[in-house]
Amino acid sequence: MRRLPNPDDLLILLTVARLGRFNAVAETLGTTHTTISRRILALDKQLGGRTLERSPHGWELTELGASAVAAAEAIEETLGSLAGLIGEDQNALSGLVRISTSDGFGAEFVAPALVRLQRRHPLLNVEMLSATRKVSQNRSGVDLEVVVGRADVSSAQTIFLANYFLRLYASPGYAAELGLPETLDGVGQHGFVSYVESALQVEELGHRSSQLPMPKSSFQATSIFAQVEAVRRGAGIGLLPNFMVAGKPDFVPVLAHDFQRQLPIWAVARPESLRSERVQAVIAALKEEVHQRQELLAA
Amino acid sequence: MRRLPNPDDLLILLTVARLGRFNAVAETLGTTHTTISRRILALDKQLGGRTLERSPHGWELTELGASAVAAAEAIEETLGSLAGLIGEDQNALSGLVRISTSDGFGAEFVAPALVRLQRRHPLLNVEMLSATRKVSQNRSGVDLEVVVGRADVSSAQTIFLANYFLRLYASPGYAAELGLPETLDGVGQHGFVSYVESALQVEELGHRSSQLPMPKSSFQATSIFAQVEAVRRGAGIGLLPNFMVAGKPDFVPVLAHDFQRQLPIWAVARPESLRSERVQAVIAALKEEVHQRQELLAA
DNA sequence: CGCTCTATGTGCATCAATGCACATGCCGTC
DNA sequence: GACGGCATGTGCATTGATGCACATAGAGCG
Repeated sequence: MRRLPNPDDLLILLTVARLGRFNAVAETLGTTHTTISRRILALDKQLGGRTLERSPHGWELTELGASAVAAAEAIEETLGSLAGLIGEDQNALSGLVRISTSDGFGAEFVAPALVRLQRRHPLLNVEMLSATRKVSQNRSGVDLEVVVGRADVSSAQTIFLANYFLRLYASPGYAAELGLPETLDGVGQHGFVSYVESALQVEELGHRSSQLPMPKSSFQATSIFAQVEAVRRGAGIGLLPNFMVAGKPDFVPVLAHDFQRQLPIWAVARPESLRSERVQAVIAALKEEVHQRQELLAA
Repeated sequence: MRRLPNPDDLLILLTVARLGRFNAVAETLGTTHTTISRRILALDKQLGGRTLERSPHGWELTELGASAVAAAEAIEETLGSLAGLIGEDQNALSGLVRISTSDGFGAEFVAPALVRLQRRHPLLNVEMLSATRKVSQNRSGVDLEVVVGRADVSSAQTIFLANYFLRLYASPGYAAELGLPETLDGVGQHGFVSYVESALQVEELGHRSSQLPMPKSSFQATSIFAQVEAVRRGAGIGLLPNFMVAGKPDFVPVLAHDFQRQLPIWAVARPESLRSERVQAVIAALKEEVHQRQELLAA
């Protein structure tokens, strides 16, 4: 009946990897060390190699074992999500407000802030334009721009919202299979996921300005969501905004002490827009959203 | 020993969902219908509800069943990747392939397909351009376009990939607080989340062409991810692609029997692109991805 | 060095899962 | 209406997985 590795055995290996001893695993899972030992033996047979080897402080994973554990982690998360499946006014604003924002920050912070505002002011209509761009030097047709990086424009007011970080991330599966570099020079031996350089307005977001070595292969996308998905699926090391991946088990930091780039996010509005109560409310809502979720931005 | 749903039982449910009959499943998995029946019964107990119900053409998934199948698919893929890791192959593709695709379908289907391909062919470089647009009438600078809706262009070949559905969805919190409409006319009493009409190339994706009544308030975004997030956060009823929200607990269908719009997705390439082994491999990878995940597209 | 404790592995008994034979119900054809 | 085929469910026998008791090995302490 089994042509794929047994997922239960993989989950047991995962617990062994976490706890290091069969007895501890047996206790945690409510069974005996004998069963644990046998299940690991069975899994080694399915996979055609040893997943564990002895070390002074208990069992350690072989390379094959690490790949298996990565798969187990993914399965565990899937099961956890399925298990979790079984369990939210008065100064009425109205009219239309148009905001331009980058796609990742837009979906993660701007949309929730605007929804919260709109729910308090149901007559307020909202238009979000997603584009990862520099601040416009001319009239842009929007009431407010949310931009990354420097925001030098003389005819508008810039309001600091937050800093976030670009860091290097890979998936646990990728790390387990190909290993991770120990220096920044080693990054060149890996696939790299980033923005499409030729279509990028904010060059701080791209690979080229990072001064990292040329990668072995590249996966470039104009959408940060596609980049995140590519890293999750093991395309390689990606230069990603921390708030999109921090705390998620599908991503591990890479060379976290050696490379990171802090980028500011600004709200930029012209004086005439700032006279609008609507726009002021949006700015307040954005500030509130980043304030309430600053741990995510600093993660 | 089990506090999470049994992954083996989930994989059996997945096969039932695909084949529709216990006997067929038993034959495929090398066991008996009796065992299949019992395992489904056991799974229903673990999940606290029925996963399958009878229909004229075999078993059909309940809503709970659909969630379970989604989890099973993720597990199957994880296991498949692990199994594939243990036995490699080598018809090495290399060079750059550039694909244009819409942002939602791009992140959900195209990026995973391309990552899978790139992992088999590490020398293959990938560029994804996200834009929700009509097929280009001229040379677009990409090897392959993935487009929504009609794909009438005389100088290129169109390859059908899949159909998906635009449906109305709201968040459970929104539904509980404000109720949901009982007719399509009632939709006008609610907030509506959709694309920005003035910036939309494929008008079938927008509110205007839906002929639904003008909403009380609107939340429009150029990014489908921002739209999804806005609906999740309770902005109102959204016209969303089923594959982005089906089976997720943050979204409930609205007037599912009264409104839906089926849209085709095509891969479009010029003859000279089609002569490229790379592009052919990408097309095959895309077909495989949508084939393996057709339940999500039909959900 | 001897003793104790902990960790893992082996053999036999027990328990849970599965296979097999049969029963029941439904649908289609003659 | 009767018959045949197919799909699913029940009861008992068989098989495979797990528990229990014991054995062996290694590490740490006196």
